[in-house]
Amino acid sequence: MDKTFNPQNIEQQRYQHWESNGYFKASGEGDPYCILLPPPNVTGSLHMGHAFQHTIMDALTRYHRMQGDNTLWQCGTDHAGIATQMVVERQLNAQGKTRHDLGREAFVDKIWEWKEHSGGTITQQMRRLGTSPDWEREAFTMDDDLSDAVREVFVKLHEDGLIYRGKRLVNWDPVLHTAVSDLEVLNEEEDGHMWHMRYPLADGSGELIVATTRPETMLGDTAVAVHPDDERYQHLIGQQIKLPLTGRLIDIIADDYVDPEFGTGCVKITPAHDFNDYDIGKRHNLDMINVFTADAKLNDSVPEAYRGMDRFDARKQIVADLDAQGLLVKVDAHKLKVPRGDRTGAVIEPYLTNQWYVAVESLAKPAIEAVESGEIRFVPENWSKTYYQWMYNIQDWCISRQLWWGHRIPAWYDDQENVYVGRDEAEVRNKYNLADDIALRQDEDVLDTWFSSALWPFATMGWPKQTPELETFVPSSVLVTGFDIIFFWVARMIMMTKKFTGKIPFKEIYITGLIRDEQGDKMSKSKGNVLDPIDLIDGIELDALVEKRTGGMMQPQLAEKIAKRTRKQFPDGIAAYGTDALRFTFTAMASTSRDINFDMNRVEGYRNFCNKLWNASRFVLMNTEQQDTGANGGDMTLSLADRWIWAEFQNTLEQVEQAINTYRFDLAAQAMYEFTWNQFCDWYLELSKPVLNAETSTDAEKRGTRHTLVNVLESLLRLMHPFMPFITEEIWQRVAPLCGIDADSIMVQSYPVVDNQYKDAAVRSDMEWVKSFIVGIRNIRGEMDISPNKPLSVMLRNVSNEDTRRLTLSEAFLAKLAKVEDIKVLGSDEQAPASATALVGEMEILIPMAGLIDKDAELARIRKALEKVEKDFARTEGKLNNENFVSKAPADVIDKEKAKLDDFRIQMEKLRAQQQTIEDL
RNA sequence: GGACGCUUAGCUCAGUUGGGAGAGCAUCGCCCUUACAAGGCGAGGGUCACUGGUUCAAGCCCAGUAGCGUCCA
Repeated sequence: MDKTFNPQNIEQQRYQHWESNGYFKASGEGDPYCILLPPPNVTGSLHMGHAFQHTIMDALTRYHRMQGDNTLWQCGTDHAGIATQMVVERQLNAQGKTRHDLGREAFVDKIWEWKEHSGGTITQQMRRLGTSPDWEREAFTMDDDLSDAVREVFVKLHEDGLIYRGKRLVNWDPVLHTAVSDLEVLNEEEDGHMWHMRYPLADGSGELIVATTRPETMLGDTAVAVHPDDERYQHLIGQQIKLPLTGRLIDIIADDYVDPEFGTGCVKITPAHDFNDYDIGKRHNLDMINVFTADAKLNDSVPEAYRGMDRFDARKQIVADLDAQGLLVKVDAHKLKVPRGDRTGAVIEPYLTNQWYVAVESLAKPAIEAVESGEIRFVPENWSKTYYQWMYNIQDWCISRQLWWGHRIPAWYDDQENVYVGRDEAEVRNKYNLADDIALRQDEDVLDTWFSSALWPFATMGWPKQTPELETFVPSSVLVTGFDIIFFWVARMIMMTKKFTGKIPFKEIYITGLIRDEQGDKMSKSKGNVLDPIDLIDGIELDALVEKRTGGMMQPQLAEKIAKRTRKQFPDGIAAYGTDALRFTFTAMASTSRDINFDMNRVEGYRNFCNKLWNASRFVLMNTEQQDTGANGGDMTLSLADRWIWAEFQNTLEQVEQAINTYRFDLAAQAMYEFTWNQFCDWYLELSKPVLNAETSTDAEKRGTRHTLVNVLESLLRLMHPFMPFITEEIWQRVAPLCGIDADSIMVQSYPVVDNQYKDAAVRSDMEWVKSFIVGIRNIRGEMDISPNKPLSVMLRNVSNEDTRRLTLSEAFLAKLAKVEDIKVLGSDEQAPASATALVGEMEILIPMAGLIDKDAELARIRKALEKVEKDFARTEGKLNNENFVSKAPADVIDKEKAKLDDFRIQMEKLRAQQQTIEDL
């Protein structure tokens, strides 16, 4: 074995071995356990959030697989309508073409072509992470079978009256020429203006002043509204305004929506271009005048002067024209929320179009009940509130998109615009009795990508066919995802799965935190703080990293800032930490917190942990390979240390099991780390040395220790495998044969379980005694500058029978680990020389000072210890002197305090006596 | 405006039903001891944001305040 752990040498080939041997497939035996991968965007590449969540999903999958469950991790990608269309369209643009040059069919072919070549990025990256989904079942939302499911669901919902077509105001992306959902619109505060405009009354008797952030929409105004109780305007209600620039007459109406306190208390109403105005328009039966084209240019319903103008140019022109006519009162700086499309960044336009909708109310009800009844459980529980808040206020879902890439809506129109819904044209003709000579054309639009994603839990299992998978893996066990898609996806899966299978899609929803940078900022390209998980695995040179972070950046000054920051933070680039270190980092950071600040220092720390495990294994192998490890029988005598490490391991198992079952992976990681480093390496390996190296050890003793070394390590590897798959496999391959195990891979071994015969509280407290003996001496060495190599003679005072028993068990350990060459037990009447002391319970360890120990240093050491004990004593004494405490606290707490007080008293007495002795020198 | 969350060591974070403040990293001292210097041994470091309340006892429960953050409108 190499002297240091080199992950890059082992990972890829181990992975190929697992995959080619079919170890990722469900076994078909045992209790079903299923995780659905939230399908990543097919255009996507693996980011830190994926890496984090995939680590957790894989840990759960491997854990359950090793527990013997019938474990399936269902993976796949979604077709990401807008994103994918944009990627391919951009490629065409680079060649000076547009999708319209190709036509719909050829363009869609192009996308499929792109998907074949470039669509697999993320799945390849998932393999680098060591994830173990069943790749043979990999699904894609545009696959034939999933598309069948989509059509089936659409038709059924339509038949149930839950899908309808309507002309509504939608969020329109004028760059993409499509509707987008509320969830795809980001509302960020931006600096803008508030224009105050004069609207003259039609009869010339006066005017009203209205304020707006969007003056260009005034061309579509169809009313001015005031509050019904606003005394200033009572007399004007029912009168008319002569709308400037157009000369149209519009009504002055009264509506509660108007806030009389805001501005002048008069609001211009543009029903076709504002969501609130739309509602008012409906209430008052106002005309809806659409003034924009699909590009957000002004259309033919406006005065000729403005036709064809871009909306922002029109704004300038209209403001100028109003000003020229003396109708502009003032312009104030104003902060406002501007809606922008999350893909294009374009300002989203409320736009009146025909779209398809899902009526969600009746679907939402059972979906809410599923969570309320506890059938589906959020972890952490609190996220259910977010879910409810959304579900109680849920709006009908606009599912049509004006794109070419996606599931085409299974609806056909005749020349009279009558609409017919069916699985295909033939079915439609049949179903609606349409003669062959009636021309039908299919709806041009496609469905929202989330519509197909919502079917993921059952469509990937073969629905609408009745398959065994549908029976076995619906509901799945747990969904691991981020809170950002509770609305987008989680809620919709619950609704659809309930509707079409009658079952819930998953029993638990584990909501992970969001990965941020070390300062708590969201990782984003524009901030230049993005980390690529693959770079943490393989490492990356500084220049390449800078290039990656600044490449393709539009603003050069921003790029410069990012480059500077990157060079400062990573002067030597990023080291290759390996997959296991990265995965363990994610595991250790998976607490209940909803923001996770990713700290590179921790990756390094866990890389070191891998190295520690590696070297500990080297030690074990050096002492066991080609030696008798008891794998084929033979007498074994277990030392105190051997029995202790087994007992300690049981304790660790319990902690890890408890932690995994409650989704506290951070605690699981901590327990594994603590055991491996602080118990197994720091103590047990050292304690094994005296047994293995002493000539006086019997064969049975050596065999017992070798057996323990190799078997504890083997169990530990299995314990950690779900979290660190590669290093554990690599080491296990060499360790397993020494345990008499003949098997191909650790990943199909059983997960370790607690064995009560190894639990031994007495042994654990014996070892605590040994440890505190050793630490006491090391402490004196450290503070007195006595070399760890210098053998010491020690004396013991106040030795109980229990101490004597433990002493005989541990003499060899003490000799080796504390470098004690001689131990003398003092009788009660024996005089001790001036010594430095340490306490082990009530027993005193004395190290004679002659030639070794500095009087002042020892006094300082005693004073420090004394101060601490005195403080503890005072606090405890105070409690016990408090009558309220003694009368009201439970008896066991009082007893504990009393025992503590005694303990502190004894320590104080001993330290004071020792202090006196040394002062008297 | 509504909802939720956070504030514990220099940094990143744990802290289970209330009962002796913890880890990793960083820092300081000693050590290349035959698994590991990506290491070993030892040490220092906290007004648990603030105020008040409940309680024999509060980092933990309750109320309020401040600061930061996220989502929804």
